[in-house]
Amino acid sequence: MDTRERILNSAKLVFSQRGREGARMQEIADLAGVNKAMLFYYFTSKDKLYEDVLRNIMTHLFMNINNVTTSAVKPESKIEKIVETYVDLMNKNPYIPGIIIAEVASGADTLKKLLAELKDSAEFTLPQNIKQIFIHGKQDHRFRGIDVEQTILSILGMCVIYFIGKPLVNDILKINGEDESKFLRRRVKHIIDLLENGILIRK
Amino acid sequence: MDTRERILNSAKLVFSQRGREGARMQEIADLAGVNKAMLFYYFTSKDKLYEDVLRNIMTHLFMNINNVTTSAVKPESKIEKIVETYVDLMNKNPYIPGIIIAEVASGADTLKKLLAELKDSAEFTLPQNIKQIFIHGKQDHRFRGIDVEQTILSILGMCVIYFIGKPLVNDILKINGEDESKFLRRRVKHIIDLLENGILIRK
DNA sequence: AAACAGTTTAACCATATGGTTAATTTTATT
DNA sequence: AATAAAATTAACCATATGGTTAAACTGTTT
Repeated sequence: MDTRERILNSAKLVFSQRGREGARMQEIADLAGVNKAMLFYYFTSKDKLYEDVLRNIMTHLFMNINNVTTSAVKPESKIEKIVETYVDLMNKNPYIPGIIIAEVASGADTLKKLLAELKDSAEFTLPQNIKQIFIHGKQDHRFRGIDVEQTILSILGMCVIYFIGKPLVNDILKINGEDESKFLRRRVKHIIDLLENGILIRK
Repeated sequence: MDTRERILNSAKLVFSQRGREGARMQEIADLAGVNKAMLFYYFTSKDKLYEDVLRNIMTHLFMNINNVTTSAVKPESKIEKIVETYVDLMNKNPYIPGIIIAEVASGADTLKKLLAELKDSAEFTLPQNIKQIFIHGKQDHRFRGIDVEQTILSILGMCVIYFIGKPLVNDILKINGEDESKFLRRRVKHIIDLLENGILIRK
């Protein structure tokens, strides 16, 4: 792996654990096994590095979920697939929630800037695509007359909460490494169950 | 209001917006309208101040929600009341989610320490109390055979997600000050609806 | 092999920040 | 009023940290 990429990966981790300000350039450099000056050589400043990390994450995130929404199956399955993909993505990239959450907590200025950039690009149809799933589901009389935006927010909340609270949840529920994948499978199943029995019309 | 209290309140705000490390003692002092040395006079160090802020928040939080769980009504109403109380609490104390989330994202060490303290105290029956609501609901054949822990996690996620994502959600959904309370009422209604039509046995 | 651009390093630098202190003002006590 | 204790202030201090720089190293082109 080349230097630039190693820095970016280390930065993801350190930013997610220490926060934007708590992160130390030296720690990122050490983790990447690189001289500190290299961070500035490739990324100019801490702020720019942070911005690049965020851009990298968001692009990754959008790409993954958009794949799902464009596959042609019935709305329930799409929603199920979104939940699965989302949880799986967080699980495989544990730094994602930390960074995004810290960013949003501090006003999300950088993220807003980024989204404004992406808005014009072709990829950025994600929110609309997800909305469409629900609208179609309602038209086809598969979903109840639920509030689409609220429901999306709820799904997001249910998917994300474990990863946000991970250290604490694991501490309280006593989940150790080996059990985690099992726990996550149970979590996905539960979210889908709770969700569907809430939004599906029963005949 | 006395100096100590003013510092604590300012600290809540600044910690929530800037994060534990991003927060500057000078900014807290300025916001409180107090000489910086007073922070050290009353709280010894930044770490101790942070710990006190966290303790203050957690106690506040537990007290409020425990009140609900001990009132004697049917389980559905209790859950409804918890959602309402929770959302209301976050709304009235907007610094709460920010601090807790940043704390948990960074490993939650301080919070774990605090919870261990509280564990021995009389107040700390909250998780058990909430669990009991669901267990009773299931025994009374009002609730389906849902996974209690997963459901609690889901409720938490749905309640908290708006406040976590607030700057972004407001930006995307274009909610301005006046509409917020209306939005939150809709949010509470939606959470309860989604939840109950998921967990209630239909006859 | 000389020249050149790209990459990496160690040693620095300026500054912001958590924290201290000694002196001063305010409040409570007798 | 005198005295002691608590509260407050301005001026400092030590250090950590983001950022710079000049020199050295590496690989490629001619």
